[in-house]
Amino acid sequence: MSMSKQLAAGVLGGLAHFSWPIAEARRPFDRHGAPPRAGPVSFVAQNRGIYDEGDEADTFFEIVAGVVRTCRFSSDGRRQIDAFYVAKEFFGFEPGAEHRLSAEAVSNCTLISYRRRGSEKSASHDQAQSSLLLPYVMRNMVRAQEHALLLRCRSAVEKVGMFLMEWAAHSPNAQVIVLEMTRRDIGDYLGITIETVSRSLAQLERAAVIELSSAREIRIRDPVALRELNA
Amino acid sequence: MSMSKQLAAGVLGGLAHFSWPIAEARRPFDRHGAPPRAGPVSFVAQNRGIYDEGDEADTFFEIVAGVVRTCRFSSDGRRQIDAFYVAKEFFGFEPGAEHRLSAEAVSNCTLISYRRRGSEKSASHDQAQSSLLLPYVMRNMVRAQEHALLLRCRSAVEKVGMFLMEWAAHSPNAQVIVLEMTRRDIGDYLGITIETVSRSLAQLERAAVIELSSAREIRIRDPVALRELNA
DNA sequence: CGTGAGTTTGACGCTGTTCAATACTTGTGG
DNA sequence: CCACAAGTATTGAACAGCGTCAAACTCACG
Repeated sequence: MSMSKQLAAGVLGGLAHFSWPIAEARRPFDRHGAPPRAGPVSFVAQNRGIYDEGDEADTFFEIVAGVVRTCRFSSDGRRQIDAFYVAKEFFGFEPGAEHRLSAEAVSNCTLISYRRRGSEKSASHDQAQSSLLLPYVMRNMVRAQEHALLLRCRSAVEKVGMFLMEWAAHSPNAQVIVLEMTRRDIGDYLGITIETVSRSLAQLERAAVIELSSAREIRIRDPVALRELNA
Repeated sequence: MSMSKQLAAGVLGGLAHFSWPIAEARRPFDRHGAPPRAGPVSFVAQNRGIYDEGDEADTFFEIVAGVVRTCRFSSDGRRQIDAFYVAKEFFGFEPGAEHRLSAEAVSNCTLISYRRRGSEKSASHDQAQSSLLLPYVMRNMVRAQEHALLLRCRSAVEKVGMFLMEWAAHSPNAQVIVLEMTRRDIGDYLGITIETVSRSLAQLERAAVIELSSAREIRIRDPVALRELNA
């Protein structure tokens, strides 16, 4: 898109990036393919971390390809997923000096990194960057608000239904959804267990609303019924 | 604050405002006091609407005094509260042409209104406004994200505990919280019923964590125990 | 063909919702 | 000043849905 070119021209800063296997000792960058290109493009393999909660937030990212999740871990070890990001979306731009969430690659990812201008004390320092970023920050704000509303649907089936609607919108073919993420990812995003995710999908299949071609590929048979769940 | 002066100088637009009793036929402005002042300051009485979901979003607001809730109504009549806003905070600035949520006065409110510059197609039209607003939009983004995380706490008591922590931070005296909102407001914010809110508070009182001087006034007896609920 | 991660399904218990009754608070009018 | 009404809050009992634990199944990969 032209927007990414604008940002690349206006904001870019080449940075070396590192990623690590999740829930293991951190170790250096491990790509899937060629050696790292000089410049702001980086590759991150499936399930590897991009940054951690508490890391310095001097860099933010645009996704070229793949899916990223931002998440937080509570002290009892449970994981909460804040959002999934797909191609052409931005993540990691935050108000403070540190990342408030961790970011991890759901699938193999290609990212463009941008260096953030100005600290939180002089956020208006670079007006050009601010005004370019505002629409993206607002989109993330709306996303978080809609997510919070989603989480208050009463039933698990409604939550799963709304999740499917969200991903149908991202999908090239609105009839067939290919899920990049595991049941655990879905559960941690919706605030329910993997068993309940599975049962909800089974229930929707029994009601002939969807059809599970495989565990990760879902065909929508009755879009109207699916939409009515949300109401 | 100096920020509000900056915005008033940079962005202001005088607008006549209207509010209405909630869940009744809309009727014109009904203040609590003197006639409406010319200019961007308006008064809204408790429980009256400020704008509705779907209204044109050409205006946004700063709170001088009082508490505002933004909310949405699902088709089954249930209300979901997205956020509470207090003095010095902004609300109603949105990416699209229409408000995505309704806004209502929890208590009697004094507001400053600002006219939004530029449509969504030319959001970067007014760079000065964009860069001034960015920090506020980001704060609202963070707020929504934290809210989404809050909603996934397992137990109702944890949710209520986190809610109390939030409001203790706003309170002048950190030991005593005066709730401006009803149990229904709290329940709709936390995604639980008023009965469960009440039971959770009773449970915290039995555990000697808090003390309910009256229904709306809560004294925190054991801040450490309260904080540990969240972990 | 075996292994391990991911997924599905079943049985049971707990937590929050629902429905219902009671108490408290505030404002209004006699 | 008291009585009454309406809104708000608390408490109880029964039920339903989701979480938990456990076992079986599927699939990709070596």
